[in-house]
Amino acid sequence: MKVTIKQIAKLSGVSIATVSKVVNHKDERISEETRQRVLAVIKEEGYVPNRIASSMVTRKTSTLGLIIPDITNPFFPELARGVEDRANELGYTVILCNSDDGVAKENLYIKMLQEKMVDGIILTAASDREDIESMQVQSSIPIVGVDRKIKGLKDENVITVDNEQGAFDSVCYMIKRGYKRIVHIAGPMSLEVSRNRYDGFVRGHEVEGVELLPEHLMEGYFTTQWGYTAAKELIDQRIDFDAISCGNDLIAFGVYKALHEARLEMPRDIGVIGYDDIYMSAIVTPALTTVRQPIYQMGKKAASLVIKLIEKKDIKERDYLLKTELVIRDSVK
Amino acid sequence: MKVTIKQIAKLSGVSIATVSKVVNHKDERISEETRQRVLAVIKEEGYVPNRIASSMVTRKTSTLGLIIPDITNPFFPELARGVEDRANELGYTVILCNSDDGVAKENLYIKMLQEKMVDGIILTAASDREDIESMQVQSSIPIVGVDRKIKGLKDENVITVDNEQGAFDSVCYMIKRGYKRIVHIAGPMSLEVSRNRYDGFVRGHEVEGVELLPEHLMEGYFTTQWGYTAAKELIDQRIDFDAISCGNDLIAFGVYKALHEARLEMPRDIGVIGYDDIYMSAIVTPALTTVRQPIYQMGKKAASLVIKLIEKKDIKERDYLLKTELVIRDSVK
DNA sequence: GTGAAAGCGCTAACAG
DNA sequence: CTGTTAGCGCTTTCAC
Repeated sequence: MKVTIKQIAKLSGVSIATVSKVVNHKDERISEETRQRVLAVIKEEGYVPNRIASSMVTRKTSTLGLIIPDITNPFFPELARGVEDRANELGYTVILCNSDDGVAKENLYIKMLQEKMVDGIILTAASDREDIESMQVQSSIPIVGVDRKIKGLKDENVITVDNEQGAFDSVCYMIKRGYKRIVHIAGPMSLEVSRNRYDGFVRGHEVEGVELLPEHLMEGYFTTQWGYTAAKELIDQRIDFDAISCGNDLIAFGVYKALHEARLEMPRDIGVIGYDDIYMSAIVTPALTTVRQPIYQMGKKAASLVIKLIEKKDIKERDYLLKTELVIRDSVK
Repeated sequence: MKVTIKQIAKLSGVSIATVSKVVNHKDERISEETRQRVLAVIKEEGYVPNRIASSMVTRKTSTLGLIIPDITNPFFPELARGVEDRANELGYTVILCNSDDGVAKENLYIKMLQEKMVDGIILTAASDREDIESMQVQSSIPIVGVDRKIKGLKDENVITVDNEQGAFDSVCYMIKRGYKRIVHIAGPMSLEVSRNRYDGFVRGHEVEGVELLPEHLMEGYFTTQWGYTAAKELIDQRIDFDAISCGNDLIAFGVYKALHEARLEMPRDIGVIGYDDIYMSAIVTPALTTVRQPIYQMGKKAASLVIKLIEKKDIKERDYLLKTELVIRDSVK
């Protein structure tokens, strides 16, 4: 049997109210003497307060739900870490859920999290999520988005990055380095993220006055597999290109593979640029030039934000649109 | 105000006991008619049962704690995913904690998890964890280890891999492929995992009758950085070697970098073999030959095991020592 | 300074 | 078939 507040009270010769006060540091008006006595008994008995019971009365669980498509996708561990670290700093704990980027599983998790009375939810919504209403979240529980916007959720409650600008910077850089026939291998255009990156890609061409051909856009998925397939097709079809701008780093890794197989050398024959700057990007050869997203920071910001929302703190600075940074390495000449 | 069982009861014109029964599918003896009525009201009102309140009385939270060193280390996302998937299948939810491989943080989390009344804990213990007693876990809560053994925790409650055998298979393979001067770049020898792999490395040499020189062991960390440093040193010191066996894949990636810089070609000049088979290993060039650990499976098994322990099911098959598999790719000739 | 008591939302006997 | 009731462990007034 676990020891409860009642037993501590009996053993210390005080009431449970008093024990509660010292446990929760609401002990301004408790004499130092009894405080010490209670503390001693607690230690002696190895008492661990039951926060579940506290939650019942305080109506706060100090836990957050984090829903992401898949922790196995190298983009998300950093995000999760950011969330977890900040949550922990502020006394919260986080429940991790992998939606596999589908609404069905996402819905299940949302229900579960609500039943567990989480104080707030952070999520990268599934690609097939239409709008926030379809999530059926009680209006009383704060939701914050990360990485992807959601219809019906205020933009200021979604932590994202200026994807258009990042892509713009990246093409401009490539063009300045002398590349003129740049192909963009994109993720799914159903995602705003993909569209924004493509928009930046287009604007870069316009501003730099470089012609952009229709066959220079390839739409697919945010996977290595797709990068490989797309690049192979480019080569097999003998498309004329001298550089590839990838929707994300995973795609770039697939491109690397196809290029290696075709004995095309980077950056000499073909320049390659990524997006995200995940951990492996610095390690591959050639080290990948890419657009860094402050992923860890996004996680931290998202956690800070839900918690502010939960605790109804007024939010002074609202920077939900973070900046990207071009990381110059060796895959672009 | 959230809607409670009480209101559902009133609205349906039944007692809360009845509502409770239909919610929890203990409704064999409830008339279909009232069942439907209650269900309708629940739907109508968007009632979400408060599992926290149930926990109070059932003394079960259906949540697990998962403590790992760092989700950002590519080994752990897969593990976490395995745990999460199996837990979810069985109606549990998981709280994720990153210990940064240190007892201090680990202790904090253990305390937190206990306060949150998790039903069980799964952990990859911090390297500096002496024994299980120092964790101060109530004896009533089941603990299962993954990847690393812990003094005081029964081996059958730790899901690991036969590291010695995996390393043995790997050197034997290299030797058979013609390599004779193989260096082992290891992780920290304070970890049993590292020692086991080294033991397998030694046994392979013995069995194959190949001499092993003392300078053929380099002890360090399970990081890319260390792999790079070690390989560079090997080259700079002009140590005579024709292959490198790495303590894990991350180390191998560092080795790749150093070899590239030195214009040494794999596998022609130097053969390289890894350990783990993390996601990136198939993607780098040359694709890394490595020893696959069934990481995702380990996560699943660990979750199954704690849950069995929690539910006091008797455990038939006890396979806590999983097998590795040599994955032959292109970094060994 | 300290304690009594009400009650958080729910489950599990048990009674009817 | 359905309802009554006694808690689960804790916090929070409010009274002393």
